[in-house]
Amino acid sequence: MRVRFAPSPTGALHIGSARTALYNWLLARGQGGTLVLRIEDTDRERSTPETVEQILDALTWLNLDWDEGPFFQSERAERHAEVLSRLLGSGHAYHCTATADDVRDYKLQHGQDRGFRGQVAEHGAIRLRVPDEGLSVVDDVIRGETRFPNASMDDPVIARADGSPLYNFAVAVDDLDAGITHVVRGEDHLSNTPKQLLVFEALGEPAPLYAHLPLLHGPDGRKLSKRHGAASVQELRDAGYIPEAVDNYIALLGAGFASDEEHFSLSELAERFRLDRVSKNPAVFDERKLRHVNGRHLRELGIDELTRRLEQFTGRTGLRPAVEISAEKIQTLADFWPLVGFIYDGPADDQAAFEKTICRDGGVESLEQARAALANAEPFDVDTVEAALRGVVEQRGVKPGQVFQPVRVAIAGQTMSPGIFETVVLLGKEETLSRIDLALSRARQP
RNA sequence: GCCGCUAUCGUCUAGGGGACUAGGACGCCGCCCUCUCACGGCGGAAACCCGGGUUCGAAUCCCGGUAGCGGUACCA
Repeated sequence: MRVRFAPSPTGALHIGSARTALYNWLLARGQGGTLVLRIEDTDRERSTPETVEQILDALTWLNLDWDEGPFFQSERAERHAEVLSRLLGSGHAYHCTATADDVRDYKLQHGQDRGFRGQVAEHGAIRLRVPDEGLSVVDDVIRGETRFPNASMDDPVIARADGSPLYNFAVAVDDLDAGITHVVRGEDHLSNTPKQLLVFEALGEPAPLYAHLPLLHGPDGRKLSKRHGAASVQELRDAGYIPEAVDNYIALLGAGFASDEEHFSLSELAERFRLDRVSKNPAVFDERKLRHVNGRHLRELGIDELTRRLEQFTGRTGLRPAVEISAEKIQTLADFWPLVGFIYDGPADDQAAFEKTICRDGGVESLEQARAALANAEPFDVDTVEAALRGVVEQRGVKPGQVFQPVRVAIAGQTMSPGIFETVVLLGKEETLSRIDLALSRARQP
């Protein structure tokens, strides 16, 4: 089995393409096949070395490796020219000067459901000859047989007037030469498939097996795009999602697994993946569920690995102690710094939080007593700090939050933080007391 | 217009003629846990697009309609 993934490098790796890449990978890895990477780089305006690099980076980040390639469509010009002249010679293809307008006029004359048939010329673009009768049948692994009447298909242009090959031709020749047995791609290619089948037929070669994946949409049911937030793998990465979770989540979007379990590693996914189980319906990308899946994978990483990723994500070092007390509270890498940044950068400046907790009735008194209790806490560890603060609660006869929240806001400058005892201990006695003093003097000012 | 694909809770899905009073997950609501935010636990609301067939029996098979999506390039 030889499987190929052929991204078009016309921008960042779209989430839909990432899923296609993943399914190709799962298919090959699950069945001991070979994964071939082919780059469709002939769109001369949009594909650049940078976009190719971007695509490869994204694949690597997702932990999707390949066995052969990347091969570039543009590097195979000589072979494409050779096949082109063979097809011209055998009469399967012909030169034609017809323009898009000519095709439209032809249809006006012959009916909208009549495919365009061109006049043979000495030069011009090269068109593939489509039979007038019969059916081109795509035997799709996911959808079953879909039939396209040849009569309604236009003779497709397979090379420009300058001789450069077009996608539907080049991809068929490349798949043939690479010995590809399985083509798994987005459903937007389904109606291209009969054209590619015709190329194989003209060459007298068997075509690979095709499987067309349902498309991915945004919450409004339209094609997923930037308007929906993250639309590319790079954006997901920047938003603090980890590859394990992204792989897991996008695999779920159509893999057709039994639904009693849905937390999987890449190798578990490969074990379970069945191409013929893949769903036929388009799916909506739901970032909230990705957040949930990401949280689970994050907590599975372990403190050491999570620290490594967070240090890489934030560009800071020495974060392990903060990771230890906050790992349970974050869903993405991006959630981390807003939660614990105050430990390193000093209290945040949330004026509303300050007024609501410290300036409120009893806030200052609670804080004063907490300060005194913490000053006497020895050794300064979680147990004694907890005992000290709970002592204040008891002494004042209030709810725990009425003591803990003022302390939290004093040391964090915001209403949100890791556990209060752990945070106080991590900060140390000296730093904690000085932050409380600062908050107190600020509260006493008119 | 033409060609094609698809149709189960808001979302992802399970379901392959009787096991369906349609199951799970995310989200939502309520309760519990609780020092905030999370995590976790318990409970709840929430779906078979419509119409015809076939059948003793249809979410499941067939046909039609409708809707959504894709393609319809000398793009990929």
